[in-house]
Amino acid sequence: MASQKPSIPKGTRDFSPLEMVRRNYIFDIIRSIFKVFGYQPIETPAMENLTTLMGKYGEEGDKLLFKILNSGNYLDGLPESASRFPDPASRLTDLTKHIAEKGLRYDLTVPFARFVVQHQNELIFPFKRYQVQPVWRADRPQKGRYREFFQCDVDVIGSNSLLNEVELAQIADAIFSKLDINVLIRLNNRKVLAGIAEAIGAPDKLTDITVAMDKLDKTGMDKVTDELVERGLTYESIEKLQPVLALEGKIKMKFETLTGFFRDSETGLKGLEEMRTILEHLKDLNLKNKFDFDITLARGLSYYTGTIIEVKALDAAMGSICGGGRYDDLTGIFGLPGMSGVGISFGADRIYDVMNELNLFPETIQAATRALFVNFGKEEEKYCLKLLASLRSAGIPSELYPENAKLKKQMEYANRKNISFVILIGKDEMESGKITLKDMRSGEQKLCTLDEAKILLS
RNA sequence: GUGGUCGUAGCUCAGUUGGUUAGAGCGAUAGAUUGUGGAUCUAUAGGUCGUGGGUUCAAGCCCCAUCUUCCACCCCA
Repeated sequence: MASQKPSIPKGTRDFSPLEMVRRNYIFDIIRSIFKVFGYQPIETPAMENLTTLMGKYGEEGDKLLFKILNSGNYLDGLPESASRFPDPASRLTDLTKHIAEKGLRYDLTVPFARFVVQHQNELIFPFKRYQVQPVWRADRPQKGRYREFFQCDVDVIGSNSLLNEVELAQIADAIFSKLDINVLIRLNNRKVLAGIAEAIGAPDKLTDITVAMDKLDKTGMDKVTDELVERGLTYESIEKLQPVLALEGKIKMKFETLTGFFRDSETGLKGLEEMRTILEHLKDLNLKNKFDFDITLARGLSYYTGTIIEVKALDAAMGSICGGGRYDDLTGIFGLPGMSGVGISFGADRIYDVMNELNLFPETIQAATRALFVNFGKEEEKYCLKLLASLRSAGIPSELYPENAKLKKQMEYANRKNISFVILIGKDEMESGKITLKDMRSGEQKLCTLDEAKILLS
């Protein structure tokens, strides 16, 4: 049989032992912080019904969904109706509906909303949950962007309190402090953005304004103005927007300017008030990382209605490594209206890339075997097995070389696996009841009892 | 979805205006050294040059397509 070249799908990756140790280091810290803030874990299936997923992420999002072909003869019972659509796009949509009814999850928030509605009678509200699972997007891979990646979500649903927003910022601060990544926590509020659109007389252009404003720090004022013109804003509106775009510096100043700006916008003032509450709390809490009220922060999915949060690494060129916000009615579409939720998502893969770039992984997390028993043959093997079990129950990671290979080979194995100690037990040791313990680092070796070895190894 | 980029041994890469049998370093395997690893020396193995077509007397090199890598845009973690 002709052998095929092994490969994995575009945008997916294998993880080596070293990478896994490091990834787990990140996951462990994230989970431990989530737990300490009182959140409970859940998991949902990798695949959801397409009806759950479609239409939740905008038109672009639908295109990025991985769809799963139905099992069996999926062409069976395919209606002729497809042909009645004149344009190819509609024909494709219609065909897709008939041959695929499942898709891979695109994020953890929408499945969570589905979960909450489906299990509403079993849950205790406000429900605080965390979820660490992979998600899939049919995006083009590039730096910090993969087709399969892990999100670590924390959300609280069923509470309008702004204390939840404060808590999420604290969680982000705690996690990035522990991972030793310097970050800036950027905060904004959808209502503030809506207020701005109202105040400049273009409430229907909210999305266009936010998308353009979001690029301010990247492309500069001129480009943003150009884009606003392109997106159909009047010159009068753009003129009114100028003082807002120019807002920089102290949070206090921003509040002063915006309060005046929002004279006639109730929504804007409401958003401003929410920001004030959150920021005042954060100021009292002495976070280790910096935070800022950034009105150009517009990112976030279309369902955000209140606070928007984004975290960026300060010392690495990487998109946001954590983001989230409040959504007033996420469960409404699944039949449970009026349930407000707020959550953030940590991008584990991007966090990994940042830490790798900045060399932030501690050396000590290398999970190596502590001791290797050399295999000298059948009798010795049998003898070693008992001592091996004893070391293991003492919590010392240890192994016995499974074959009576040449000593050189076994030593090389220990060397390459970074095993710190080798235990040699041959005829002599078996007779004396002692073991030869060799320190692979110094090369020194000595005869000792197993109990003495245990102390040295632990 | 748009634009660009990469692909030669397990890994990192050479390979001249198209020219005979595609090379190096590292790694692997074996030995020098039958109870002692990292160093050294010697030898050996390892390739349908991403894949498919085309141009040519002749293609790793030129052309087309396709897949993959990486990057930017859109959007996002």
